[in-house]
Amino acid sequence: MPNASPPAAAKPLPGPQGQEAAPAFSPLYQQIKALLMKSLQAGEWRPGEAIPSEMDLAARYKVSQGTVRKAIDELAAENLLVRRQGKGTFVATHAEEHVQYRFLRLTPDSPQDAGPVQRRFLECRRMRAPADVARSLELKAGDAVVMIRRLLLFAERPVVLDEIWLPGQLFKGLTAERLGEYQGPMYALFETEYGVRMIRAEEKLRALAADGPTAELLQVTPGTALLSVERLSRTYDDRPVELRRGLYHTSAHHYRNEVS
Amino acid sequence: MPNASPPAAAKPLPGPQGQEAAPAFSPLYQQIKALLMKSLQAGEWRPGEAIPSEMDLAARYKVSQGTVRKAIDELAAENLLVRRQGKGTFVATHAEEHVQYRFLRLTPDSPQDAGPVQRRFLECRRMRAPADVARSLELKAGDAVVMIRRLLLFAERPVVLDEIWLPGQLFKGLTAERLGEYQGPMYALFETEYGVRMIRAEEKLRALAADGPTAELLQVTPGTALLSVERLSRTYDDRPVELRRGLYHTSAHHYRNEVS
DNA sequence: GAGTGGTCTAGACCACACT
DNA sequence: GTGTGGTCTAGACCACTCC
Repeated sequence: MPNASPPAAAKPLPGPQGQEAAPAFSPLYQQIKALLMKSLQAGEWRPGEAIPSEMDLAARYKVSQGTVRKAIDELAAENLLVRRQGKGTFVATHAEEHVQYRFLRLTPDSPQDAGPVQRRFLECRRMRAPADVARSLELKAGDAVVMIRRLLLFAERPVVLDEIWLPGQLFKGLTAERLGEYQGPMYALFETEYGVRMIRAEEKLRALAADGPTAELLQVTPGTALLSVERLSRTYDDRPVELRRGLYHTSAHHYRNEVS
Repeated sequence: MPNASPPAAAKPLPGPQGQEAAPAFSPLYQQIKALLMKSLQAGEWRPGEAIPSEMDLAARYKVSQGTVRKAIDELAAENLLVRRQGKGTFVATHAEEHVQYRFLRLTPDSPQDAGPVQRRFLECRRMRAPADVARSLELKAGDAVVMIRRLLLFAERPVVLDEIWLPGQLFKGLTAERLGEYQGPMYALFETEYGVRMIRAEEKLRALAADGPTAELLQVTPGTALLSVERLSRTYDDRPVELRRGLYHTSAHHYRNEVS
């Protein structure tokens, strides 16, 4: 459907000159991308669902299909959307087979050692945020948080000890029981039950020596070198929503990474 | 230089039906991308130089500018090319300020501790490849390799001990002296002096305890937990061209990573 | 066959860099 | 101003999926 002045309406400050040094020019497709992101954040389309077709979106925003396409391309590149030729474009979800362990980069040294991962929850309780946790999660010191401790076992052997901190505000009814019942990745639980979707994360890795209690849980001798992985996960709007501190026993597994 | 029948010749089996179940369809822009990659590999344009403009390339390959653009877009996304609006598209190089330490992901815990990195070469000699090194570099056991040992210092303190293995075939005149003379990143030296360009790398991270000699070099007590980073770097055609084993002292620095 | 994403084209205009 | 990459459009056709 043609329209009177589509580029004009959307265009960024073409008339009066910017009052600042930075004219803040933004391409149309970036504006469309921002609108799509807002809809995602608002839950207009839920994880796993299809978003409207490119043609529909083009009509809705009064731009050409190519412009919508470029916006979607970027969102797909950021893993927020998934395109499927012939079917549609879908909101990415953590509840899918082939993306199950997108965030867990630990791999067995010998591929044939790959096996199902077992989880064992050690603790789950609500408490006031310690100062460092509050700072990372951008909460006020003393705000409510949920703390979870968990063991990951590969081939019956404990390999990862995780300590997970979540803003209490966002995870009201989260209990050890609900964690235990749920099958599938934790991030899928967060997304379906609490509407909190982890989008991206920053990790800080270092090596440190196992202390006594940790050594016992991971079945290593105290002082064993462990890989420490501190992850801060964020949602759509870049708010931090999870702090995860993991200790990995890397005698038969390693953390894989690609750099380019 | 134009050629007789590029699109026709390049087009994917439009006439006769494929004889197999998989028709091996390949979009035009992927074929253009492959041609560009071949030119890069052949050194038709050297690192830092501009490649022909999109219009020129479109004329050369007898396709539209948009098709060339999409091919270049992908190469730019893979960090093989760098686009600069108003100037042209350039072959990526390791010899640039803002990409200096693209492959070194170690960061000081406190940003204000950021400072110049010093290098100290401990050893550089040619030898026969040990079995494990040969396997990683896809050489025959006993082939010539260059082995380099090097210390990296942040703020005068040793933080990284690297052991670097290179195929002797590719690095004929490489000596400790030339390494010491050269200013700038090692990968820039490799690319300008030996025509070997590292494109991407896989890393395996783990934690382990410092042995005696290592501890002395890194000025830690033996047994200190160190971050082990084993990196295998590859060139354009995915051939491995460097094996690097690093030990990082992570008491005041960490390895940063983003996951999405 | 209808609908979806994927490719390709051609042309217009904009933003940026150099000269 | 000229040339480069960057954006936007409109239309045609292809490949894939489902009915």
